[in-house]
Amino acid sequence: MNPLFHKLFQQNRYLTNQLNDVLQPFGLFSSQWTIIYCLAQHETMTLTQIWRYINVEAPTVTRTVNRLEKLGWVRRIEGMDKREKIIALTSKAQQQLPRILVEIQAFEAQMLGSLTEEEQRQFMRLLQKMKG
Amino acid sequence: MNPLFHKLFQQNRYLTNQLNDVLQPFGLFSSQWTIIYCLAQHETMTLTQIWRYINVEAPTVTRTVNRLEKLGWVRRIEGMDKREKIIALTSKAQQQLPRILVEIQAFEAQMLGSLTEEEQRQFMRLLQKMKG
DNA sequence: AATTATTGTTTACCTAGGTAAACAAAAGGA
DNA sequence: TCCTTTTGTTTACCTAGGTAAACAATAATT
Repeated sequence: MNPLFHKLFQQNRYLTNQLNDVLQPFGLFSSQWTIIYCLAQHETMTLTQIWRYINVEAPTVTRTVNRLEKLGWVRRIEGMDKREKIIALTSKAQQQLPRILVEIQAFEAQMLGSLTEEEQRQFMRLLQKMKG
Repeated sequence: MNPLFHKLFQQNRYLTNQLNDVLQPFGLFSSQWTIIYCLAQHETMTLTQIWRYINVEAPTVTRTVNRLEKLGWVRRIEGMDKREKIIALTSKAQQQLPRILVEIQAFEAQMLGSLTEEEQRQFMRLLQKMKG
């Protein structure tokens, strides 16, 4: 196994674990946060819009949204097309949001701290040049 | 959320899905393959050696090794220290191994095809420079 | 208008990561 | 020696990814 892939997989596990630690005080997990952040940027989204955007299959998103709804971060709204469920943040979510963003930005800075701006651009460029 | 992290998570999902597709004809999943490859390089390993090496918690490895044992890829051997279980590949696994390796190498070449050798080294260097 | 195809969502079930805690065997100390 | 601590593994349960298939509502076709 190419060490590049091995390292990429390991780094992925490390980052999600660290992210989970950062989010634990808020009672959130990394994938839940991904959806909340997504909604914060787009106001409201249907389930299909969410899973297409974050590139995760629909059933996975359904499950995570269910959890977020149960935890009071998100609510479902009926659309004109009665098949689709529109998802929106609750006021609780909007209140907590700024606090979480501060922690996330600190986390990201810590993870990338030793990389220069130029290196971060390079990193992104290489990730995009890879097949996928 | 920093687009670098977003892209890294997405790429990770993409790669594991593609890897699963490549391994499907052999009846294997990516994480099972990781352990088989690990054993192919080290002859035999204890469970602790495996999970320390691939940086995954012990219970996860226990479960995957159980599946591999049930599928006939791996067997458990009692060590002198009766706490530890030594894991080894079966002859079936050793027979299949070369065939799988061919497919894996083709897969890796395809994923990294558009990156030069120098870019791959850069990529590795940046991954290692990141915190983790 | 009735039938068929498509779309959006969900359910059921698989693998894979994590933590907490139980357990047995070995090692260490009083 | 007996008790305590450590080590290796496993069990139970959580979140998160996937596929296949069901389902309801809409769109398209005839």
